[in-house]
Amino acid sequence: MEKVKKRSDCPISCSLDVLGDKWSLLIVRDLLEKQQSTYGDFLKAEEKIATNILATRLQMLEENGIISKLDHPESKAKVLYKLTKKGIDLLPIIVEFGFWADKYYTIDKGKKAALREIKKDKETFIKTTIQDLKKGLEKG
Amino acid sequence: MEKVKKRSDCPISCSLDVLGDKWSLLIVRDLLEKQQSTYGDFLKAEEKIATNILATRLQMLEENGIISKLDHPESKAKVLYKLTKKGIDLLPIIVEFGFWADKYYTIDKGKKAALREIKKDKETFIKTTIQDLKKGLEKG
DNA sequence: CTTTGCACTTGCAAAATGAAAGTAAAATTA
DNA sequence: TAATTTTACTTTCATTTTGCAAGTGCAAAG
Repeated sequence: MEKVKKRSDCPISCSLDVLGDKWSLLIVRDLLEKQQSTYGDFLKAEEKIATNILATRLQMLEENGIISKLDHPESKAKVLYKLTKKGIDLLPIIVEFGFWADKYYTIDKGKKAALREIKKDKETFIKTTIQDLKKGLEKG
Repeated sequence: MEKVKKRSDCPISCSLDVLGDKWSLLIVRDLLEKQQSTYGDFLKAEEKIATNILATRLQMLEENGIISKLDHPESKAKVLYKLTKKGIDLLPIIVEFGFWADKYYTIDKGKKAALREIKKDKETFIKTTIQDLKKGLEKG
């Protein structure tokens, strides 16, 4: 449990010092879905983040203990990014974002179906997914 | 259910076109907590948003159907901002932000206690709060 | 009828963004 | 082994956004 830097008390304020940015949240979402990504994977993502912005966001998320940089097992030229426990615990927020978007916007069928499944037993899904992701941390 | 504008499918992307900004989320949070606010109320908030930024964010949130501008019952000089149903449905996201911040940052005792209460029966809290807020819409 | 309060708008310097090109090390290919 | 490609960034620079301060215009209060 770190101490908050700037703002003293309001929960959402201190979260948003780190996460109040589209790109940060998209990086987190990608990592929740894929467990790990390389720099190039992020660049290839649908949302087309600029490379300099990606670099600063990755650095910022790492400094704030949300992601960590690891050696790629297959190549020294590659870097693996993974969520830390703190980052994994953002899953409920991302899930709720998904439900909300599903209700008010048009999203693709695959995502819609996935969300419908999750909705059937949200708490269990979140619990087991977080567990799995945190297990993945110990090994890799 | 509106159609998404820019991005076609990914749930979080389309949410973040509207919400991927610290100030937008803080405005939503304020309105969830206080039901309604004037322009001045937002300015007085702890986070110290600049007045021009506040104006553009309010306009943007209104254009996206998340808040609505109403006449103040007591004065023509004042304006009341309230969440729409779409805006009220953001409550789960804000609540999850709160839990996450509570876990990883230092937040004040009052907020901490409130979150602890909510945690005891999160689903009921969210359901009844959303109900209350939506009732408030019909009247006011 | 002047002053105060309220909801903005405007102007401007500073910072952040985004597109494109560049760099350096590692891996692959010739 | 040399040349090329891949990978993860960094740099540059024009454009956009931010943040601060001051201003505007209408409503209400004194």
